[in-house]
Amino acid sequence: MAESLPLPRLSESAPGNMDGTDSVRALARTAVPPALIEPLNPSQREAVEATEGPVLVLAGAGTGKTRVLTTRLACLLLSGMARPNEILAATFTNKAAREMRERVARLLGRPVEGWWVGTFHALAARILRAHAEAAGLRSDFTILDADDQIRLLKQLIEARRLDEKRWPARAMAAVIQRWKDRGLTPDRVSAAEGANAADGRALEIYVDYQERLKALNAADFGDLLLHNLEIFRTAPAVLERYQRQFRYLLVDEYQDSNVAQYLWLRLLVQRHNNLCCVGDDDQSIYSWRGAEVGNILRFEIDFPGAKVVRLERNYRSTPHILAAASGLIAHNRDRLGKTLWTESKEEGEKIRVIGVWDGEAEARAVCEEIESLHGRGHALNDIAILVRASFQTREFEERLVSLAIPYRVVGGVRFYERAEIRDGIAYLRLVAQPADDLAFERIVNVPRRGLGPATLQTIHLSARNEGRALLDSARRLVATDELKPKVRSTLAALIRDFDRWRGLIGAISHGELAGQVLEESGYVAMLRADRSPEAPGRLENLKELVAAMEEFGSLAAFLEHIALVMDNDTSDTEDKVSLMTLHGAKGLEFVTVFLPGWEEGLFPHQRALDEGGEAALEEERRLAYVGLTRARKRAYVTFAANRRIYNQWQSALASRFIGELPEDHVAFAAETGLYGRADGGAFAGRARGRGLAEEGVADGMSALRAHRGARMQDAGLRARSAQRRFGAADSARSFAIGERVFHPKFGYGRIRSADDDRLEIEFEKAGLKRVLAGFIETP
DNA sequence: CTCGGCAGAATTTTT
DNA sequence: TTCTGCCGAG
Repeated sequence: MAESLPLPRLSESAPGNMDGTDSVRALARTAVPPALIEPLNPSQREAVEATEGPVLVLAGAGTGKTRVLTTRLACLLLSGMARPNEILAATFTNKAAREMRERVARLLGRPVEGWWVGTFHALAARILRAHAEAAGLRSDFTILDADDQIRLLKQLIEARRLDEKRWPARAMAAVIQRWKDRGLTPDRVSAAEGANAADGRALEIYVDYQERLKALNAADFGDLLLHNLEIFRTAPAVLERYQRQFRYLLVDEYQDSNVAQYLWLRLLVQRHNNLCCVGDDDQSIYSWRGAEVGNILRFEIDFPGAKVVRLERNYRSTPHILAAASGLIAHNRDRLGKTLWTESKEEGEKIRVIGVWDGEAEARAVCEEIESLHGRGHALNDIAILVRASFQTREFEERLVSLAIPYRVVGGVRFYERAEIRDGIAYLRLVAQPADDLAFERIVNVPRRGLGPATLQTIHLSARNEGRALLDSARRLVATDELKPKVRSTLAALIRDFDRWRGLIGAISHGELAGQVLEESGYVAMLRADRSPEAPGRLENLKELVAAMEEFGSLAAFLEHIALVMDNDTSDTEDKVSLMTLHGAKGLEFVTVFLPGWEEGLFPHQRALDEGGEAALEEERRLAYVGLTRARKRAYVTFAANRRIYNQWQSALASRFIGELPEDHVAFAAETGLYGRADGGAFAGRARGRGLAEEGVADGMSALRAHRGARMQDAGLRARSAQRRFGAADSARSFAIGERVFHPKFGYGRIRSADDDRLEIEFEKAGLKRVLAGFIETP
């Protein structure tokens, strides 16, 4: 790739074509350096050159999507067609945004300043900060994360005297989030839907929640976009300003966009109508988070006159891998359809499907294969184990540790989600924003200082009466004798601390300030006194937090960053095996990929099977497709006959996806005696005495199919019970009151009441219990 | 107010 | 297994 090109001068005040006449543009296009365009294949080039009007780039896995995006951006800038601030490029992850920035900078030989490249949320936050008052907020509003949301919702649920068991805050949060994903403020939720969700309680809570957020001067992630939409609707002048400004819009991973994001784009693009969306419907794996594959499927209707460019030439995988993945995804009905091809002459290795006895054997087989590959010079960095669910990583970790193979777990708990980091940030938030009640609640008794629920209750009460923030209210309370002397003095001391810290803002660096706050608040002492094995790590994390802060110009800038951008990008360069979920692997590639746990119930996941029907199954299949297409040269698919999930052994059958892999591109092996005959050949030469038999492919596959047949009956049963669970909302019937049912743990019982999937059952032996419908079996 | 113990429930993915 | 919430003792 062209590292750096001789360029025309690039500056923010480059002579843009402000009035955008076509002659200027056509002229400008000739200024694009050929060195940039020439390495592209014809369709990539087409995608780069189609700058005007709506364009959908359907980019199959490994077809050079990012290259197209970055080249396109570079061309827009170099040709003078757009100044940096006229370009808006939206991504879903911070990583993708960073990568885009870096790669364009590399193409141009210099970083670009002033353009709008970032995640949807970061871009929306930027706009919202500038026009917060139009959304009823102040521009220094706080961005809540998932944790804050839940805690807030818990309070609201409690305030409404709803049973938290019955209406868990998490479930409420999910419903509300889905509404926000669809651009629905409470008043826009349809009556029918509002009445349906949690018996109408979700909508009530949603109303409360939005009110509370406004009072707290806070916005959650969904609000960032939602408020943007409200502003655009109610303040046309603001919208017009941005419509004029953004001459070219780009979107990465368009298949992951939700309705709110779609509406946002559609409003912004209206004037110049230059929208380029890049995506792959076959890699849409976030519908559970509100993503609408429909957005990409409908692009040509939404944006009339759209040009569609397909990138189908794959540069990543061997023909076997490509064919297997294509064969699998062909089982999906809802797709635009692409035919990936490669010029690679080398067939490569077939995908290896391996059946083992249990999860432990699976980890053993995979890790020993890794060891053997490594022994033959395979870099560990080029190897990944991609799991469906994060709990699966554990067995692999154990095995890798015992074989002394270095590994990294990608994803997992993010840095800023750790309790100690969130506590530290809460302190800082309260220092910077005294009215931040959520921060106050979080740390008022951390470390323990005797300010427990009762005290907090008192503060809450008076705060509500006086209509002020908790900290303010506490300040007033300590001046009275409403609190016990001991409590009063502790609280007074805490308030004095905060006043002092606040006075230090600007006087010392905020890194120093953070260090001082953590030290003087007793937080550090608390961790030092903690003898648990995690404590030292937590102290380390706090140190990292303080260090990270130093990089920011202001405390406010840091808090914004931590809310929106902070990710644990471990920039470690050591040679390690990557261990991550399939979702986390999207966009990455490895020479060798291990795909464990291809079992019915785990992958496809039972929950998807139960709750989402055919659409969810197709999403699981896309996930499998994403997994396979991460591999450049080698892919191993493994499944275990038995698996222990939270201490319970379950027998499992091979995933239907295995049966859907085209036979010509698959080599099958199973542990002796597991599936039919065994004659000694071994996977990786050994699996600790227990031979793994290389089966004839046809034999292996038919064995699997036979298993699948048996499985389907079972699946039929499950499907029926799944239908009943969601009877109220969907087409099928719900559980009848008084119906006799069976629960694996409590035995037989009669249903006393039911809502959604929560049942109250009078069990014959165990008495009255609340259980999830998913656990109920048909007697 | 704090802590320890116990029971019950449930596990995907993330800005 | 791991988390949460609840209860009772100190």
